[in-house]
Amino acid sequence: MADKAAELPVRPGRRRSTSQYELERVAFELFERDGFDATTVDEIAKGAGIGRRTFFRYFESKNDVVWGSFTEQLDQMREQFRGRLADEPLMQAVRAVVVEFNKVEPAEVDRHRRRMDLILRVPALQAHSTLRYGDWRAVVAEFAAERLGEEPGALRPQAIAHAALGVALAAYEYWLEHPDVPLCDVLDEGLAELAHGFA
Amino acid sequence: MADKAAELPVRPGRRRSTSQYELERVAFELFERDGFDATTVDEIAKGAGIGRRTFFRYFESKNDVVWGSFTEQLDQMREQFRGRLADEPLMQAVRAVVVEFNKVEPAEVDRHRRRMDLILRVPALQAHSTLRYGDWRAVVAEFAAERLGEEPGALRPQAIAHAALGVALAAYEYWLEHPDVPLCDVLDEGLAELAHGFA
DNA sequence: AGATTAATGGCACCGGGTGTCAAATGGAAG
DNA sequence: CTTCCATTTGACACCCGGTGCCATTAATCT
Repeated sequence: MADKAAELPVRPGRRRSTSQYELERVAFELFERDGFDATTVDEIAKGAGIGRRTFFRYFESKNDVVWGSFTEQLDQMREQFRGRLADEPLMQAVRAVVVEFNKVEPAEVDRHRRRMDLILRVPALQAHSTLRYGDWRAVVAEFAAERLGEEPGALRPQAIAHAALGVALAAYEYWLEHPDVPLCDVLDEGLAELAHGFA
Repeated sequence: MADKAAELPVRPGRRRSTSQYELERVAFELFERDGFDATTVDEIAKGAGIGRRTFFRYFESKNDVVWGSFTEQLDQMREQFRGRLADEPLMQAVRAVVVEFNKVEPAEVDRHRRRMDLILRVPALQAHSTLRYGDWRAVVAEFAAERLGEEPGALRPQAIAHAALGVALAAYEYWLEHPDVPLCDVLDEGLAELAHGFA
């Protein structure tokens, strides 16, 4: 997608007048105040001092605003999988990496909770999330496939990825309703159950 | 929702000029010809000889057209769960009921495949499906919760429901790409793996 | 024949999303 | 400084899904 090497490249042409990060900030404030559905793209754009058309050059859709740097985080998760020892049992590795993937700095926990609250509770975002989850699953399936010596599209890798995602979502929902329990603990427990076949 | 007792009630007022089933038929033809996204509600309405406004009295959204009588089928699944023997292991019951739920009459297999192809492959429908899946999971979670003596919202029932759905979706995707393999076999295998913890 | 009950469909409107294009902004070359 | 070029911006028009409103149509009941 974007060039990695150039964060501040000195190149010709008009400078961007804002950033994804700034738009996200403005948008989240409005979402907090009026709710996601009641907030229009026009309002977000106006709040950020840009035109509506320009908003859609920073984000593909209004839904995408809430997802932050998810794609980049997925790359990190892929790295994590690569770093696991080859003799570690498959589901144990999945469990460890998924828990690790969802570790959040204490200072960011609140923001993360609000983000996930939107994603898991607002119907429009629930729906949109499916597409992102697909990317997440692809990472897990890829790892599982390699361990199993199968294709990523085969039944078992796909089933594992789907199941792992499902358990992670259940954990998130539980976490949102029980703010006092650490997310990682819930995730770890759920994935442990999965590895045991819920017996 | 609708009255069960009255299929052809003699009551005052203008008669409905079409049916969900008929609209579904018209819509599927257009979807087949032009694709889901390229087919507009106007075209479906025109094809069925009704007004656009009326279409939205038969279906809440364009997306809903592809789901047929899903809600009613869920009721059947709930019944299936109720009928299981109390001493049957939890995941074995889930496996059996889910497989049974997805049994389709041979004559309907083709239509079912096209339906699922839309749901699983068209991004707009993938997204929308999340909401329906939520209802499906609720049925599974309810059963699991009763067996485990926990609340349906607790972590384990939710995790089981999420995981079972995930595996079922993986099976469906596999089935779509391997038309020669019976869906039930794939489902059964996937759910068996789940019950074993993918060990 | 009314009165009543329901479904219809036209109309205007909202909001997300896109294609197009002229204008604005900045660096680089003369 | 001026010209040229690259890039972003934002206005405008348009499409489409979805909704509120309301007069009209079609049926039954009295």
